[in-house]
Amino acid sequence: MVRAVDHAYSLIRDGILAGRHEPGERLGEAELAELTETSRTPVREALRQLEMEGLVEVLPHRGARVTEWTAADLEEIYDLRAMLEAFAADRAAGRIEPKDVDRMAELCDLMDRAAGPGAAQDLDRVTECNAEFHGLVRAAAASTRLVTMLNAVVQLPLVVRTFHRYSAADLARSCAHHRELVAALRAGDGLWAQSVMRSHVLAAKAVLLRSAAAETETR
Amino acid sequence: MVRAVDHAYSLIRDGILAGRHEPGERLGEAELAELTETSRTPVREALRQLEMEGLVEVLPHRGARVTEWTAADLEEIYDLRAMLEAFAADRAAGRIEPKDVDRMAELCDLMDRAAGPGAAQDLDRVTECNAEFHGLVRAAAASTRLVTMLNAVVQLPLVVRTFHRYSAADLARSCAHHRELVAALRAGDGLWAQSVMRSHVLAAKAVLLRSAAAETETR
DNA sequence: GATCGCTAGATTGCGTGCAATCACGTCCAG
DNA sequence: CTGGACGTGATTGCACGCAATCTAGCGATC
Repeated sequence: MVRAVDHAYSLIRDGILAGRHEPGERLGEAELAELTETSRTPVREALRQLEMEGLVEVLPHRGARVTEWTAADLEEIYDLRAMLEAFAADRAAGRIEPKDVDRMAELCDLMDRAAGPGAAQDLDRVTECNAEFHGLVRAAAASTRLVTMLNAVVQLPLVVRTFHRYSAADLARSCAHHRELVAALRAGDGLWAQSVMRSHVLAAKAVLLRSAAAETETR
Repeated sequence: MVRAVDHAYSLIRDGILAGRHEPGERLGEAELAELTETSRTPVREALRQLEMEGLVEVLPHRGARVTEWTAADLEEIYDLRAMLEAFAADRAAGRIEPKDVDRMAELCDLMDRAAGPGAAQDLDRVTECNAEFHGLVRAAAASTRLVTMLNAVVQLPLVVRTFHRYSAADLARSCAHHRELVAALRAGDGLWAQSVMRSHVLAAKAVLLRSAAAETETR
C-alpha cells in the first residue's frame, strides 16, 4: 500500500483536473477524508502540496477552495510557461540522448495518426503522447527545480482540456512544431530548440485565449 | 498569536539560512517540535512547505535533511534565476508606479553609502536594501506565480551570504546595474530592463562560482 | 573474516479528540 | 425596514497516541 498522503493527493488533484471539482468550490477536509477513505491528516498535507502547485487556495481557518482563473491569469501562466519550456529545450539540446530523440520522433508519428480527421481521431491519446513528448524534453534538461516549476505551471491549464479547442490547422501547426523540435534537438542546436519551443507554447496560448474569448461572446 | 505552522516554518527556515543547520543535517520532527515549542503536527506541515521550496528534502519514513548543493546546482539555480528575474523586470517596466521607481533610486543611494569602503561598510545593510530593491521589481511584475517561483530560487543561495564574497569592483558593478535598472524602468523600456537584470544576476553567478572555486582550492 | 539475518530502539505516518475560530441565522434597537 | 450584536453550528488548527517502518547493533553461519 502506498502512502495515504500520495493517495489523497492524486485523488484530489485528478478530481480537479477532470473537472469533478468546479473552480471556486469549497473543499472541506472532512469531506475529502471520506472521499479518499483516509483521515484528515493526510488530506491536510495533500492540500498544502496542492496549494504550492497553485491548484487550490487555502485561507487560514477558512479552508481550501479550487483556484479560479481569470483570462489575465491564463495569459500570465502561458507566458511563464513559454519561458520555462524554452529554457528547458535549450538545456535539453546539449544533453539529450539519441534514443530519447528517436522516441520523440515516434511520438510525433503517433500524434499525427491520432490527430488525423475522421472517426479515428482520438484527442485523449494526443494529450497522452504530448505529455510524454514534453516530459522527455524536461527530463533531458536535467534540472529538478525547473521540472518542479514546470509541473506547477503546466498542470493548471490542463483543467481546460486544451486539445479539444484546437482547430485542424492548430493541430497541424502543433505537430509541425514537434517535428521541428526533434530536428533542433538532433542537431544539438539550443538556440533553435529554444525558439521553436517558445513558438509552440505561445501558439497554444493564442488558441486558448481565442477560444476563451469566443466562449465569453456566446454567453 | 500567529499560527504555529508559520512560527515553525520561519524558525526552521531562518535556522537553515543562518547556517544553524548544516547542509545534509538530519532534522528530526520531535527535535524541531521542541525547538519551536509546538507539537510535531505544525512541524510536519512546515517541513512539507520547505520541501516545496527546495530548502529541505524529505524521504518517506526516513525524515527530513537540509538540502546539499553542488556547484552544478548553484549554476543551474542562477541560470534559472536570471531568466525569471529578467522576465519580472520586463513585466515591471510596463506596470511600475513612479513612486516605486523613486524609492528604488533612494535605495541605490543607501546601498552606495553602505557599500563604500572603510569602517562604515555595512554589508548586512546592503543585503537588506538589495532585498527591498528586488522586491519592488517583483511586486511590480504583478504575477503571484512568478513571485512564488522566485522566492523558491532566490532564498537558496542566501545560505552562502553572498555579499561577503563581493570584491570592491563587484560591488561597484552591482550598484551600476541597479542604477541602470532604475533608468530602464523609468523609461518604461522592458527589453532594456530585462537585459540589465539578466546581466546583474549572471554577474552574481560569476562571483559566486569564482569564490566557490577559490574555496575548493584552499582545501 | 565477511556477510546475512534478527531483534531492539527510535522515528515517521496516520487517526482522533479538543479547543479556537469563523459563517450564518436570529433577535433587538433605532 | 435596516443595521448591528449575539449565539449556535460547523470547520479548521493543534496535540497526542498507536501502529508501521526504518536503522543500528549483535550474533550466527558460510
